[in-house]
Amino acid sequence: MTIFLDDHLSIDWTAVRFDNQKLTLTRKEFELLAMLSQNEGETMPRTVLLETVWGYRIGTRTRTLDVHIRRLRRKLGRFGEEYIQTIFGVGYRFVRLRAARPLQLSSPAAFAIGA
Amino acid sequence: MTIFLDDHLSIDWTAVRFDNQKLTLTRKEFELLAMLSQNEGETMPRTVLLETVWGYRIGTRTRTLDVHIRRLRRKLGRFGEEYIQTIFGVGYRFVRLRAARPLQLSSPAAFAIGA
DNA sequence: TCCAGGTTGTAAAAATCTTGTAAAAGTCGT
DNA sequence: ACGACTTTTACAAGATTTTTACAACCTGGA
Repeated sequence: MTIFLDDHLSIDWTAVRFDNQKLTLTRKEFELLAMLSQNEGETMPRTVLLETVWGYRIGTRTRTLDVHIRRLRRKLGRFGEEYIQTIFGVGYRFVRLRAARPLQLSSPAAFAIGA
Repeated sequence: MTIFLDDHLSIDWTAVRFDNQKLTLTRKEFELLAMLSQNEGETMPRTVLLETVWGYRIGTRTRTLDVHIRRLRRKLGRFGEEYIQTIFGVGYRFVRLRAARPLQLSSPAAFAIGA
């Protein structure tokens, strides 16, 4: 994932809004959540997440993805488990609950997330 | 940031007013604070600050930015840490506390004279 | 159904990376 | 050379990320 910065604009991980509340995310947490929410409704295989967010190759033995998922779920609040579902043996899937817009990445100029 | 000096004008960094008190800043401190306060509310990446204030290119290994931030914070007084926030892994962000106007740089002459 | 073997959850430790800080060293103008 | 300012150095403190170790949990086949 690439993040483009304008000379006078900057990303502030601290300022992500989610479901009407501010989320204080770390960089990796942000990238992971972005990855998931941008593919809302789709199951993202562990291999893909590890590849895109961490650059890990298939076969790498690590539990860091699980740990990050856990921290994200906690930060998402009471419905963390529902927002980020576990697809056993495959990966994770982000779903929108109610009418909440998952991640407000709004102004394109502020920061563009490249696939 | 570039500061233009007229032959007949001398800038007196001593005369910067901040939050109802006079600040005695050095040139670099002033430029850094100006940079930050002019982008109030935005996170200014270290790379940008180092580029604009120091002319350093990305990758330069230096701690001079941190040192200047520290001195600024001290001079800003009791709330230095709150005025200049650290955005971990990115840079710094200046925020206005209460109704205080951070730095009056508006009209070019405004800060030229120590009055 | 129940078990075995792989998969995921989790807390806590360890490792890594970033920022804070004091003090020394270097620079520049007068 | 002196004084004021700036930068570097070297380490401390802090934040984030990864690993470890084990518990809990699926799921397919006996």
